[in-house]
Amino acid sequence: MQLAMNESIGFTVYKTALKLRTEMMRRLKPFGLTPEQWTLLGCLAEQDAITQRELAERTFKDGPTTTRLLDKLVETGLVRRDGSASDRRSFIISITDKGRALRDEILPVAARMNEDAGNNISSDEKALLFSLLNKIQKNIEA
Amino acid sequence: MQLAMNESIGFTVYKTALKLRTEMMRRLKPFGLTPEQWTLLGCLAEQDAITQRELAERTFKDGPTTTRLLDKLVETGLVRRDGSASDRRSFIISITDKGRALRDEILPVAARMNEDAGNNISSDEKALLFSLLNKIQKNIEA
DNA sequence: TAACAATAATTGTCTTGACAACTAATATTG
DNA sequence: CAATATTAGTTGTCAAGACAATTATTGTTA
Repeated sequence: MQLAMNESIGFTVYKTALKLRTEMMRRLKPFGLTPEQWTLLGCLAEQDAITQRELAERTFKDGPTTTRLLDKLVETGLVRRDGSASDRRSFIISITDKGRALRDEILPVAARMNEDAGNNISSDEKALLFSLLNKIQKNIEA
Repeated sequence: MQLAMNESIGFTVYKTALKLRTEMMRRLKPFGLTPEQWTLLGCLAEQDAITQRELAERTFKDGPTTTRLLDKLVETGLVRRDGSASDRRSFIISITDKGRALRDEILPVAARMNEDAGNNISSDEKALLFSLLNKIQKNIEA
């Protein structure tokens, strides 16, 4: 290949992302959550009582994905969907006590996952990594 | 969050991967291929007549995924599945003329995609990016 | 050689995500 | 105010990937 797979930014980032997600999935399994559900739960623990749309924006998920992820979180009682008073189209999403308790339990697991992934990588290198990934995202959007 | 989403390696890599994949999907749409199908086709153009298992290893896909991706590539006539003479369990996968022609047509598109993604990123930075992503993958495997 | 283990590939099920189409409600504008 | 556009959320469809279970074949070993 003129453009070998291993020189492809897309392929390399994608492959890394899958490995990270699979490992995170494995670690979250005992808690009955997927990485994406964890993303929503973690976000809600920070910013409670926001609309579904705002939650979607903050977690960079699209509408349908957010709807279905929330369906499960509501079903398992980790999150609540209340109709908005000011806009009858939208819902206010809140984390429940059960959800907050689970989040507190998972937090160190997520922190550990991040440490493990970034093992033997200096702070400067990590900062550069984030900056490069963000630049790539912006490049794509442009 | 103690571990904000934007400080999470997993979340950031995953988000970047999705954006890259979506844009690549968009660019490949006129050719009727998905990014993953393109990965297989590109790989076969380099190393023809390999077993399905070997193709899977080279592209870092698992068995079931490879089976189903190949089903589509065979169906669209880009690839051929021939029974192996030496091992009746396995298949030899080859790219067809049609597949090779399509691959040649897509190659500049893929190269362009890679250039666009890496815009304003120096060679040194790109090298570091690859090395960091590879290190992360190894960290996870360990 | 016969029993058992390992391997190649397939099928089924579940999850996320992209995209299109849709409903219901709210905003905009002529 | 009425017509129209926009927005919030849902549903349907398709694709990739993870994982478990299965079939058919090949390897190993007792």
